Amino acid sequence: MILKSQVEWALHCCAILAGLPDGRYLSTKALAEFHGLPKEYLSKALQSLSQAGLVHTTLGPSGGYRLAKSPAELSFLDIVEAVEGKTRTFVCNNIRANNPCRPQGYCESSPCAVARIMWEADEAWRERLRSVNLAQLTETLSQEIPSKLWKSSFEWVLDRAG
Amino acid sequence: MILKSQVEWALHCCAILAGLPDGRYLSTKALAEFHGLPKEYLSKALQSLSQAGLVHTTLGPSGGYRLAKSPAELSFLDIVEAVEGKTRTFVCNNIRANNPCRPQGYCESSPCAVARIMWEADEAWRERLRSVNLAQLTETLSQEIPSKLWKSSFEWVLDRAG
DNA sequence: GAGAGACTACTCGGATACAGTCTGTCCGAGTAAATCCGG
DNA sequence: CCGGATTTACTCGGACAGACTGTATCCGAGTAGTCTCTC
Repeated sequence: MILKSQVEWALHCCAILAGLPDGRYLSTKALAEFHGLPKEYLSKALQSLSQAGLVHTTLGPSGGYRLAKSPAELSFLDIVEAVEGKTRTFVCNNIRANNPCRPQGYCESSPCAVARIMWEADEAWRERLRSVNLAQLTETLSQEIPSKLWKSSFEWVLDRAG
Repeated sequence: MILKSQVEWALHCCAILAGLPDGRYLSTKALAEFHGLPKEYLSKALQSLSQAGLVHTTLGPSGGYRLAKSPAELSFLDIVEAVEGKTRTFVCNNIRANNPCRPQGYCESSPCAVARIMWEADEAWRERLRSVNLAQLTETLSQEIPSKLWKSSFEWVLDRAG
């Protein structure tokens, strides 16, 4: 059970978009070039973000993507779920129902205890992802990345933002 | 990102094995029949448990599986990791290294901030799974399952335990 | 009746097959800005 | 110089292919009980 690489891509792209000035858009091409990723396939991840309403898009030249909300309003969970889907990581097939000792027509009252525990763990994972937003990520990155690299990257992006 | 169904199977099988008297073994055939699962494929999940050292096995007739430790010493995480592997759910491909502004030979000091956050969430998930053991599951099940069904299932299993 | 050998039922591991998902590429349709052209 | 038509650059979506993983089945090797046969 490993998350798609698209999740990683989407997170990094959102981190870049979070630093974009208001009203500017950044194209798939620029994002792909910046991260060294295949443009065509990266666009799939960005489409997922678009369909989830996390980013806004414009067509035509100087078109591209920008965040649909402020960075503080976008959590890691939003992005992960946009790409990976909202379905729980554990699906219960209710195999207890196959118990040969089970009386005919017996109907379970509550969900399987095994599934409940797995779902609680799933929720703990999601809760952790919900607790981190893009503004916090940007804050952390700005502290970690050498200011020289930080600035030149910003300018690189700005040069290509329509 | 969805866990394999083998995880579900392994958990339910361990729950059954947890109720087995000391020194008795239960075969793959019995476990598969009890849960309505394909015997051959279920054996793959049980093999994973065996390789991880969670269960003990005997060959020959009246052979099969039993837990290698007491139910209280076996956590959900042990079982999930035995089947699903111990690798983290998020893998960092360090795409930040492709940044075109990055100076030649620049070497990152710490792991990517994005990856750190994803790994923390992964750890929260694992921690939750680590906090539940088989004894607790058995306790919950014994309360939820009608005592009639509970007893007849126990006898069904005992009939087939070598 | 006792011991050795054959038999049986089971686990284990490898080989194989199929389906579904992930990764990646390609192309056409639609859109908006930029450019070009005629007046 | 101005307005409309064309071109261009981009997003979007679908179609498609290859690799990998998950699901499932089958079979041979090895093991431990059980049975049988011989002395």
